[in-house]
Amino acid sequence: MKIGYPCINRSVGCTPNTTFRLTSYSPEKMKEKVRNNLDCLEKTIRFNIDNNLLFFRIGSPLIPFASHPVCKFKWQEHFKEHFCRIGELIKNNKMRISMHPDQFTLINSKKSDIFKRSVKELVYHEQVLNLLGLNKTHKIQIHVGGVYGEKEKSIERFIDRYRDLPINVKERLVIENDENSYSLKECLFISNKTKVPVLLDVFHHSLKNNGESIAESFEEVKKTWKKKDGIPMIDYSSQGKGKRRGSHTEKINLNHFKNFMKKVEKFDFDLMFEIKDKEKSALKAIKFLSLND
DNA sequence: TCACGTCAAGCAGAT
DNA sequence: ATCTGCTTGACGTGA
Repeated sequence: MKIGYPCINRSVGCTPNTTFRLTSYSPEKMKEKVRNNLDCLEKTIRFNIDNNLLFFRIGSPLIPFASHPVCKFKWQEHFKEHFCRIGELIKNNKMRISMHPDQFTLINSKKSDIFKRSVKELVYHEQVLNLLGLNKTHKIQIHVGGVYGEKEKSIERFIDRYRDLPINVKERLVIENDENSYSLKECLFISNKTKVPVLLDVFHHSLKNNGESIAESFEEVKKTWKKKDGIPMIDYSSQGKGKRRGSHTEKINLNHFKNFMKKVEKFDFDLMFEIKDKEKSALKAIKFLSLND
């Protein structure tokens, strides 16, 4: 099992997500920001390796406006070596990477131009993983999308659209249950039709489910990850104390985590801590697990 | 140097 | 009708 956290490390003193306003776009600015982001990504990856944090999510702003028409800069060519170097670090240390395009990426949108932009965005994410030289166990996770007041039709549209995606995207794509639209059960239905692996978000699942236990859910999800996909990726968080229902906790709740681990100890999976203090909670989890071997 | 309004993109649920 | 959350941050103008 690999433990990790998403997008940002709060200890390394830099961010791999610097960006700029569309109005101030220039190829020079683009180059400057991408270089900064890649430098910081490398620093973050090194921190992760040193601390045995072997699962990491690369944030979408790594290449700002990568899928936007304004971007004519050939970042793929220009930073080829840099990607290569970071990729070697990742591979040599057997790290695993995920990416999570943001909420605007909608495969099942009713509007075809939103779908087209979404494909571009997915292609961008796929290019990053490809330039790093990573195999197909490194994934891109998205939610199913909108409901538009007609869930069955929206699911059918997802399935149809999925079938037409570029093969490179398809090989990387996994779908994740969310807390208000598409539950695990619906993701599994879609997976059954398309063979897309399902990434279980245990916090979302606790908020929207069909009565399945965590162990039952793991059992079902496991079947959707084939050998080429690697072991299942799981997103973990818990309810923030005194905060709105569905709001992520600031720091790991070790009691909740202990309880969770007890229920899934017989499964093999990689675990992403979607917790606000990022690497701190992931490190606490690693410490906790090593003490309880 | 800092505060704070705003930032490419969409949807759902809460207020 | 408008705001907030989503992986939530970071930019950049004005003081």
